Amino acid sequence: MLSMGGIRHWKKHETLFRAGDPMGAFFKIRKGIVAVSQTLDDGRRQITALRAPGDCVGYLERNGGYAFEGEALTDVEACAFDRRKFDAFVAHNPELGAALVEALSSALTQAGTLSLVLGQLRSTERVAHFLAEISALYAKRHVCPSKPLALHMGRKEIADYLGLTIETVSRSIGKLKSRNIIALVESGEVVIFDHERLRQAGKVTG
Amino acid sequence: MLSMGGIRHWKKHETLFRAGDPMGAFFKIRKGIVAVSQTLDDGRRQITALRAPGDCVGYLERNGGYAFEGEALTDVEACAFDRRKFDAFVAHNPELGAALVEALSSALTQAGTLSLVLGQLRSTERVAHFLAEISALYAKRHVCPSKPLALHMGRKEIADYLGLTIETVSRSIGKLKSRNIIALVESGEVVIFDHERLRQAGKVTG
DNA sequence: CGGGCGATTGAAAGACTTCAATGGGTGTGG
DNA sequence: CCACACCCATTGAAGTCTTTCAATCGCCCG
Repeated sequence: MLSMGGIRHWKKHETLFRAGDPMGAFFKIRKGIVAVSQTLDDGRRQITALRAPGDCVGYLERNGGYAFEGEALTDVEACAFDRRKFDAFVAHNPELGAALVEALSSALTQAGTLSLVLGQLRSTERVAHFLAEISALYAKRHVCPSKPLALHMGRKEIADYLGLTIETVSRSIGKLKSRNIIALVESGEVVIFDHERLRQAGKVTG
Repeated sequence: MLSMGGIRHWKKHETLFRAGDPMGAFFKIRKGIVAVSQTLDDGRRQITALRAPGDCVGYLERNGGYAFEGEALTDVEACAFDRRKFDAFVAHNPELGAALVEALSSALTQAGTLSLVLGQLRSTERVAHFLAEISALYAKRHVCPSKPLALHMGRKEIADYLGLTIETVSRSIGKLKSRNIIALVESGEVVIFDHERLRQAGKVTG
């Protein structure tokens, strides 16, 4: 359908694009998880979104460069599109434009929810929200439908997403564990005993 | 140009649309400031965006209803567009679709920045960021180009935007004042002495 | 002048972070 | 095969920041 896309691969922890770099291609993810983030001079980092297969990353522009950074949380396979050619192509394909609007709208709604999480929830609520969100995301996108949920993220990455420290994330997980909502199995996998209570604890809105 | 839009007016603190209400029209602001927000059962509220003349609000949908709430922070004049008719119209006007994509992209970039503010900045940094942002926004949109900057927001609204309490906002403003970066004049107006230091303090990225 | 609302300030409590130490798992080399 | 180093997660204790609770102040308005 779109001849302008070339498939590319990245290993875990590799960078798809860096904030500020001149805008070239954007990417539609086929396999794996990508973290979109922004980092301050002093090293503080905020992951602003998690993207899964079917999502696009690297589309947002600021001063002619990428507005954010994209990092592979797992091995990633994605289709690269030249931004300029794509824009021209969209101009002649209203339905593609509609899909783009739809994707951006969805992303913006998610971003609003993340603001609510970061601005209003306490640490354990944030972690519960995160687990419920990840669970729903992986289920919807058929990412590794393993019963023990594989997070594909270390504590530092969870912390950078939730605006907490690794220690606080660890303690919050402990609290959810002691409330018998979840359990940990080896190597960063989680079992969710009670999805309903997890959503409640994370203040997840319909 | 667009015959489907009708002009409407709201007074300060009135609601343009409520989260969950069945999606009807969305609004293009002509005058005034609108806060887009989300509220939890227990009353905690997060303002996820501030919108000024030229911006659209009430576009995002969730389960057939508005995804967020829109509240007038000042008296507001806006043009209402029926969402369904608009969508149909866009399908035949690629340039309008492009403008929509542009608006959504800009909003998404702003949302990412808000996440950074909420997740990583300390209280005084957040308040500094807010003041710098408001100053730039009002300047760009020619909202009341008064030299003492009129915030058009009470402490509670600032607090709900920054994920803080009114007391912390007040104390943070005090700190910026004592550092001679800003000064307060009567009735909620602010004078910015040093824009550069304010942006630094707020970790505002180009 | 009194009432009411929003903003400020103070003091104490609470939440999260920071610093430090421990534990567990993995991988490599002897 | 075991020892050891390394990385990540967990746990503890102290410190910092923000919130909470309470009181005061200032301003606008009746």
